[in-house]
Amino acid sequence: VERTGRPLTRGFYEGDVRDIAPQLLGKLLVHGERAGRIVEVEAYGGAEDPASHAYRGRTRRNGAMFGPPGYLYVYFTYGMHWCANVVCAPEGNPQAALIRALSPVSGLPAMRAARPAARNDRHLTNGPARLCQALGITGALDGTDLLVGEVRILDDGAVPPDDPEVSPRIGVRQGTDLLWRWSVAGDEHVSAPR
DNA sequence: CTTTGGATCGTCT
DNA sequence: GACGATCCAAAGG
Repeated sequence: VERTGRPLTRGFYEGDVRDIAPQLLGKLLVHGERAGRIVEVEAYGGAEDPASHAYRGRTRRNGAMFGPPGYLYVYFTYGMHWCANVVCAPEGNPQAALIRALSPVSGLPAMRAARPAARNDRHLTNGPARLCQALGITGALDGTDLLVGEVRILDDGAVPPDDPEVSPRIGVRQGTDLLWRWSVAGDEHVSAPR
């Protein structure tokens, strides 16, 4: 299976997460032979965002958010789930884009093996914790470089949608007025709110 | 199909 | 000691 594409430049990640997040739609998230196309993302960060893990300052967990852009921020939640973010903005400015859903591209057998609970392939990567389980992304990869690390984001020339669906973020209790979620309209792999 | 409760533990107060 | 940037199975319509 083909996994062509080049890593995005460091500069791509240096801007504001609200500009970068929708540009991540269509890019490939790759871990070994497993890869998926990003179809849903959310933006977190900034002093104005009470939903961000960085809202109350730097802690042991959110350290990667305060680091340089283009790195992974992987966090553990609900006692059992991992979720993956792309660190954005210059170092010291804690911003990150949560990858919420992928359209599987390669390594499907490995994904199915990693997610026995998935009833079908549509349930393989349609959620932030599900896609991490499918691709084998855990806290061991927190803080790794997306340009040269084990997990990468590649640009294979796919163009982000001109008119992504825009909506409030899922699962947050604060900042529900902010429309910081972007998804590929009509894609069956986009996650569904509770 | 939708709704609901439970799992489970690292992190921060 | 409380609470998650969630997911799953079971139960009900």
